Amino acid sequence: MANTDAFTYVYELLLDHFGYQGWWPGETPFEIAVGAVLTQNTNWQNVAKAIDNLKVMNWLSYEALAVAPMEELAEAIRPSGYYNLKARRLKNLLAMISREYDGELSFLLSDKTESARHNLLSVKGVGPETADAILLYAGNHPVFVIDTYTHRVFSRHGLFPEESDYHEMQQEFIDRLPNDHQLFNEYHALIVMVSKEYCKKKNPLCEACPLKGVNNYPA
DNA sequence: CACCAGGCAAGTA
DNA sequence: TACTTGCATGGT
Repeated sequence: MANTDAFTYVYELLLDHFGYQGWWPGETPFEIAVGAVLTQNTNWQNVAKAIDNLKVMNWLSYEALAVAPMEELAEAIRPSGYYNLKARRLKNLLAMISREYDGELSFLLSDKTESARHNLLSVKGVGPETADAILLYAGNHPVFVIDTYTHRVFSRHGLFPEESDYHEMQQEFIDRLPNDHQLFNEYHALIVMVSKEYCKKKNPLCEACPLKGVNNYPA
């Protein structure tokens, strides 16, 4: 392990501790993209209820969601919170896919990463984290998803300056890790796990944290 | 009861 | 540029 970067070492520690997470396996890309919008600042349990409602309505396809009435869509996704806002955001996303990709999500996801990301960010309601989550989890693009958890865990362990912004943190992961979408996929999920279990905002359990003392790596 | 969750945009100074 | 606020349900 002598030649291993600290970021790779952190990944191995987390994988050893939590095991493989395998986020979003077996779902359609469309469902993943919808989930990425619905999960904004919201617990995944609430999102799962909203997704279930969309499945019952048979709205989890571009064609179906595009013609779903805004008010009924909002009602269906109500458990995910911000439901009026998120209904509009989903429609905004569909409008971009219609305009730029002939209504085919697969065309967006097979576009060059930079172009697809640019178009995603042009949607009102899709910011950097949502765009990157869609690219990574729906499209298997090798982009690293940053969130408030990533910032909290890595700054607390002295691996990022506190004032680092989204792009700076993302660039650091890209520079220091192999360019592998499966690694980025699993790594982000593991960061969410350690944050929820050991690195909470109010009540951190630092003594039991699998990353305790990792800032001294390689020592 | 308070606080938080797999953010983002718009408004203010 | 750098804060602040609105959006909202559901679990702990």
